[in-house]
Amino acid sequence: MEIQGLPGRLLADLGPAIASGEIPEGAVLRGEELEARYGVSRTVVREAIRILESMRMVASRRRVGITVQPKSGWDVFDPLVIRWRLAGADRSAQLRSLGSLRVAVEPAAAALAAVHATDDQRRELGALAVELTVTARAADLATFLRHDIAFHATILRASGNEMFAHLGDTVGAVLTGRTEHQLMPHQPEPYAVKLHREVADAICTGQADAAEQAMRTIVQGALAELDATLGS
Amino acid sequence: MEIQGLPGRLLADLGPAIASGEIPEGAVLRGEELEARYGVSRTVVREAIRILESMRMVASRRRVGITVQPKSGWDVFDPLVIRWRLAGADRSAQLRSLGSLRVAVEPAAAALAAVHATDDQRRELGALAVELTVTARAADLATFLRHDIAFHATILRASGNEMFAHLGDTVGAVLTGRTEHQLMPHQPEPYAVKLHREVADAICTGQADAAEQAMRTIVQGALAELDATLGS
DNA sequence: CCTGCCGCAAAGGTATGACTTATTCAAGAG
DNA sequence: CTCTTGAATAAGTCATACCTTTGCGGCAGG
Repeated sequence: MEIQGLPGRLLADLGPAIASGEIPEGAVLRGEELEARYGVSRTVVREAIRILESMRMVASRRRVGITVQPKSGWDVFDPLVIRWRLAGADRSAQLRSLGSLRVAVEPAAAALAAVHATDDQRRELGALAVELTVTARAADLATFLRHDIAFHATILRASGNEMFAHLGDTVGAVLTGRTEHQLMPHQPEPYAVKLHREVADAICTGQADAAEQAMRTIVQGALAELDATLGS
Repeated sequence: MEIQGLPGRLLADLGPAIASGEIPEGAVLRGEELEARYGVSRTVVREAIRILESMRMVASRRRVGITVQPKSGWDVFDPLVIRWRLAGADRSAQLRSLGSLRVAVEPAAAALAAVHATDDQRRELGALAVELTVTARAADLATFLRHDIAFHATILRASGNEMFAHLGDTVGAVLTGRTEHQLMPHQPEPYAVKLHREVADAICTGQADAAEQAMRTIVQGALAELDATLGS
C-alpha cells in the first residue's frame, strides 16, 4: 500500500508536514538541504519530490528551488493527500469536505447498488446489517466500526461504478477518524443502525429509491453531527 | 500543468499505453529496457516509474521488474489517469463513470452554490447563462462549449467545497470529449439551455432546491444521452 | 537617475559507474 | 520428495560529474 524505501520515508515526513501547514505555502526547500537533513542521496530526494510534484503539492524550478504550492492546487482526491490532511491540522476541514462528498455520492451509489449488486454482495450487506445491529447493542465500538466501513465500502463497490468504488477506502478513513477523535456517540444511535438495515433491505429487494433515501438520511445525519461537533 | 522534462515525456508515452491496455495488466517492464528504448538515463526512468507507482498503475519489485497493476487498483481520480483513459480505448467506460459521478455531485454542488456563492460568482453565472443561450441559437459550438465548461466549473467552485471545485477540470474534459467525438447534437437542445438558465436563476436567488433539481435534470439528461449514444 | 543588456552563479536536470540488497529460481543435500 | 543453500538478476542507493535554465546584479548607455 505504502510507497516503499527511502523515498517513502521522505514522503511520510514531508507530506504530513506540508499538509498540516507546518511547512507553509510558498516555503522553499533546496534539494541539497534535504539530502543533508535526511542523510540520503540526490536520487532519493528527487524521487520523493517528483511524487509530491505529481500531487501538485510542490513545484520545482531551476535556480529557485522546490516551492510549496497553494493548497487550492493540490490533488485533493489523492488518497495520500487525504490521509495526510486527516492526520494533521486540516482534519476538520477535510472531514467537512468529505462529509459533503459522501452526501452526494453515497445515496447515488446505494441506488445503483439496488440495481447492479450481485447476489453475493446483497447477502454480504444483509449479514453486515445484522452484525451492525448486534455490535451496536453490545456497544462494541471497534467491531461496529469495522463492519460499518465494510458496509459502506460494499455498497460503493456494488454500485458498479469504479470511481464510487474507489471512495470506499476514503470513507473508511473518515469513519475511523471520527471514531478515533470522539466525534461519535459512545454507543451508535439505534436510529442510525435501523437506517442501515433499511438500506440493506432496499438494496436486497432492488428498491433503488428507498435505498437512496435511507442512505441520504444516514450521510446527512453524519454531516449534521459533524458540523455540530466541530462547531460552525 | 504537465509534468516537465524527460520523465514527462516518458510518462506521456507510458501512461496512455497502459491506460489503453496496449501494455496489458501483468506485463513486466525492465528499467534497463526502458532506458534503451527511450535513450534516457536511469534517473529519468526511475522518476517516471515512481510517479506511475504513486498512481498505483505499476508496482516495482526487486528481481522481478516493473509490473503493470490491475486496473481496479489505479487511482481513478488522478487527473492524469482520467485524461489518459479518456484519450484511449477506455473512453466510453470512463465517460460512463464520470457521467454517474456528475449526476451525484453536480446537483449537490448547485444546491450548495445557491447558499454559498459570492456575488461575483452569481453575476458570472448569470452572464454565462446568457452567453449559452446566445451561442446555442447561433450554433457556435466551440464558444458554447467554452462557456458550458465555465458554467459548470463556476458552480462547482461556488459550492465552497474544495473537492467539488477540483472536479471542474474533469467535467471540462468530459464536455470537451463528448463534443469532440460527436456525442452531442450539432446544435445544443433548447431545453437543456433553458435548464441552465433555471440553474443560474435559482442560484442567484438562493433557491437551493430548485437549483439542485434543475441541475439534476441536466446531468441525468447528459448521462441518458451518453448511454443512448454508446449503446448498452 | 532610469533603462536595458549581459554575464555570472545558483539551483535543479541528466548521465554514469559502482556498489548494495532483496528475491527468485534452481541445484544439490538430506 | 522436501528443505536448504547459493548464485543470478533486477531494483535500490550513492557519489560524482556535467549540462541547462534562470534570477539577479553590475555595467553601460541613455
